[in-house]
Amino acid sequence: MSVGIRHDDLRKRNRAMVITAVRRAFQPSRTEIARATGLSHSTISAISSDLIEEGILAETKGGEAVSLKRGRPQVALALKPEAAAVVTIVLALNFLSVAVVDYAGQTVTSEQRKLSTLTLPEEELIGECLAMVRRRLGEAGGRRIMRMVLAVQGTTDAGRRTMLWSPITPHSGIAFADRLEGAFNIPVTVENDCNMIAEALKWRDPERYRNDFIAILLSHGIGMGLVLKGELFTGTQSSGGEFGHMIHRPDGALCRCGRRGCVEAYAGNYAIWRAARQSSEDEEPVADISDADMKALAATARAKDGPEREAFRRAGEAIGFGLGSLFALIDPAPVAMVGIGAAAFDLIEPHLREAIARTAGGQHSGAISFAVEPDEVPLIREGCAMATLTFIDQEVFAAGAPAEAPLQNRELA
Amino acid sequence: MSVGIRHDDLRKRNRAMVITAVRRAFQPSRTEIARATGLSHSTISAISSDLIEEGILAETKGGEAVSLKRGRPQVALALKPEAAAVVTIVLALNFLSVAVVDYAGQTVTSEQRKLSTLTLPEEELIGECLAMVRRRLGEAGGRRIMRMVLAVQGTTDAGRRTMLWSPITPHSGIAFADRLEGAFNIPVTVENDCNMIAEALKWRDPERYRNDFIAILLSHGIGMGLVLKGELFTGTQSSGGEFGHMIHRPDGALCRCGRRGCVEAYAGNYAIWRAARQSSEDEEPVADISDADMKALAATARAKDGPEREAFRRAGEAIGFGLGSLFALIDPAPVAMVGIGAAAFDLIEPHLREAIARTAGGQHSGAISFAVEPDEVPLIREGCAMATLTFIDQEVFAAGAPAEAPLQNRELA
DNA sequence: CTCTTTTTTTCGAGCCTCGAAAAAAAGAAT
DNA sequence: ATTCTTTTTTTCGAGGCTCGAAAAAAAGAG
Repeated sequence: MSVGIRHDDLRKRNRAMVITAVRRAFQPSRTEIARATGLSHSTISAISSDLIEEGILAETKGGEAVSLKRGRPQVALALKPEAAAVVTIVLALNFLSVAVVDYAGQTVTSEQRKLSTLTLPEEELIGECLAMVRRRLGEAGGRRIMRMVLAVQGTTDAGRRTMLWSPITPHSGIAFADRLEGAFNIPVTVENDCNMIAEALKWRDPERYRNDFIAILLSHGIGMGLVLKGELFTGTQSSGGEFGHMIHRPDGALCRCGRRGCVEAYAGNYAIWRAARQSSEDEEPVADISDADMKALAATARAKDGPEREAFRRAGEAIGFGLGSLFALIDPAPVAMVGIGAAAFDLIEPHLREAIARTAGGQHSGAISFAVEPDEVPLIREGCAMATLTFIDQEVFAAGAPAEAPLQNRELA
Repeated sequence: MSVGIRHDDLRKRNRAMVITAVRRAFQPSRTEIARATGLSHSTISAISSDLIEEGILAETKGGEAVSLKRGRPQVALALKPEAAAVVTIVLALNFLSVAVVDYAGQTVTSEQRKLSTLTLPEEELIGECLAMVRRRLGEAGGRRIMRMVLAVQGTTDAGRRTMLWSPITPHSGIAFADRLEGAFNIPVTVENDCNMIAEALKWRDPERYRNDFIAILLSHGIGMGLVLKGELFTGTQSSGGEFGHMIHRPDGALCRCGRRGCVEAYAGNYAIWRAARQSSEDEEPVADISDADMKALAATARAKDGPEREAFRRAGEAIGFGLGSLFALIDPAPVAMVGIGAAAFDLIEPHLREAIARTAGGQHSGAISFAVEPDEVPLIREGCAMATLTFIDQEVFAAGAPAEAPLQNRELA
């Protein structure tokens, strides 16, 4: 049973609400915070003056929009950028990107480059990450780095400390959190890339992506981030949500995971590629297909009715039946299609909708809306930053830890 | 955003914790409650004396186990049976059952009988329910009925007031909550039967069914109750969790829902029956198959290797692939197989395990454990009672409503 | 009958939130 | 320029809540 509530928990929660309200709204006044949280003006006044004194919030002075109303003008509150900073590390297929983001969500410094994740030995892969983080910390201008987050395709453990398996490298069970913490003495979490995409969508378009929605990453493999009742949905023992490995056709096409008939074995880039070349479904998936090749394939499919178009049809069908099964479990919800595969969503969508309509989950399949966002890396980075910053909001600053930088971290810069 | 926490919410929550602790433990003392909740002895003392004064808890006096320790003996606290009562209504295929259960969970009076749900007009079906409830209320001895709950196969709306669709009747969209409230002026919820089974399992065997588990009902159709992170998992717009209508084979066997290839179209009683008779997969499902017929089918399948055994094999395969897809989303968890179909689980299990092993979710398929519970009705009734009683714990009594019966309800008896 | 042990209650201290009132800071009116 | 109005923010006392310490209660042990 969860533990009883104490008096200080109450303060902690209400501090968290105030911080959250400031992060969500654009520079709200105390009055607006009171309205958003339902707490009294006196409480908001007390909490926000604490938070300002602790260096977590700041009043934004200076010439913003002149108020047109009578009365004492509202004083806008904002997150103090210097209160904290986080490091985001996005590790994708043949690609690494590191950024330092301040407490207000602005990128301080960033770096990204290609590297051959499929062939790199484990230690070198870790070394590349450490090196890029070290370089960016050097450019972070003495900011107080409070947490790091590494996002990667594949599954992580439930504690979000270890990459259990990922398609981007042959090595499994890499304890990224331990290694990064060992090197920099800053707490680290390891996250699934699609979960971070979902997190980012909540901030990018809170109207559309509010309580229940699905982000599907169409790239070499198929990933999913799922938000239900406003909460990121994860597995009980892992990052979970392996939509790409739901079974589309028992004993069907060979999947990259070694099993047969997964959705991904029909809808992943390699599967579309394989089908377009009219290869056997038993053929081993190829390791990587360039974005240019996939775009060329889509162009061909649009131009003429041949095996390329059929390949996209099958991909749409697989995703559609997969979504149908998913919707049977959770009811339909808005979907965002992310990644290079989304650039060919025009080829996929009709077949996807047709398949959904043949499932129990697709009872109102016409009403299900799909949005398309081909570029996933910025979303992953944004999701990492927001997930970690809100963690700091809730768990560090709400608990009353002051924003003053401890000495050793100042030195580190 | 959720609303801020006030002072009185704090008391409400801690009252709820105390009531919950008493319901979970067997007659705990105040000291044990303090340990379980993490609250101080003084707080527990204050809260429990309030609850006793309000007639919600009672000290159990009299000759229980004589303490062998020195010191002041612990005073056991128990739920006061008279504090409240609930009515549970279980409506299943050709079967209706009503019970009155007191606040401590003991059945006060119950009644059950066969009725022909498939052919009964809507008003008569509702009328039968009302009549049986009225009879049981007459036997309830003036108890203070605070809520009613009706469990039924099929889907309900998210507000749990209306049966959207059910296989037990051709009528859809029956507003059971409105009708029962109209007749008895007592708040009503409508629940999915499998969700109630899952709720019951939590109380029957909290060791095994703790945070994450799955209850699968194998009967004419296939239902599921899913508990994740200790919470009943429901759809975003309906009762959700329609495991039986996940797609096993696209465009496969004809399902009772009118679509094709659902898990249920291979594993429901009607599907096993159809396959055993070597009928076409396109044949319309039969309406009902008696338990005796299903048992005879299982006996034949055990005796010789023929179409009957093959039918169960296919059922196992369908459930296995379905679970594999489900486990891809949520990670594996303990499973309880409930209902008449579970009586033939020996015929199903090997094929089920074999299928799971061929999916991504079945990475440790040998470790997934199945329990079998052929008789579902007592579980549903128990789940209804516990779900409703804990609702009263949390939402009515924790909020400070006294257990004194209002006059009109006293009159009603 | 007194001592020891354990449970439960009592009591004052320290927080927290709230409503009301006061203070602050502007535009509008004179 | 000065005095209303209006709106936002802060201040202040009241009322609740939980907690720790101490007291009271209720048994067995000696």
